[in-house]
Amino acid sequence: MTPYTERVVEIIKAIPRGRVMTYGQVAELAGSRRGARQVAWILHSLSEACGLPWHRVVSSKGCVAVKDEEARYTQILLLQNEGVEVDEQGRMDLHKTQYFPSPETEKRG
DNA sequence: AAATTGACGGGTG
DNA sequence: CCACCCGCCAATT
Repeated sequence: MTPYTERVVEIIKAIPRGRVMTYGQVAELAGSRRGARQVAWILHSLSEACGLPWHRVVSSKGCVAVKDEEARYTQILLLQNEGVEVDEQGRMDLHKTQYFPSPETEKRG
């Protein structure tokens, strides 16, 4: 587990229920503005993802990005259970659901 | 060190 | 709105 990965994990863990963040947003807060794909790679790689609200991370287009149909539906259901309006294609309104953490919040952890 | 992987982002037609 | 392409960067092999 590298420091960068730990940053990403901490940021994702700080996403409140019923809200989402984009990969790019997480990457930027973790210190890499163009590191959206790295965040995706980390989420894919992390088997310890159990315990992480990984389902609260979506693409910038406002849709679920997971490829595996099973995991994809799981993410959609988890979000719906938190009150997020997601359609069958995994699309939602980022204007309603996107979470913008306070600078102090991410600093303290 | 080079190639590969990956759940991205933004622009274009 | 949708399909497609290219650039981006870290971890893994």
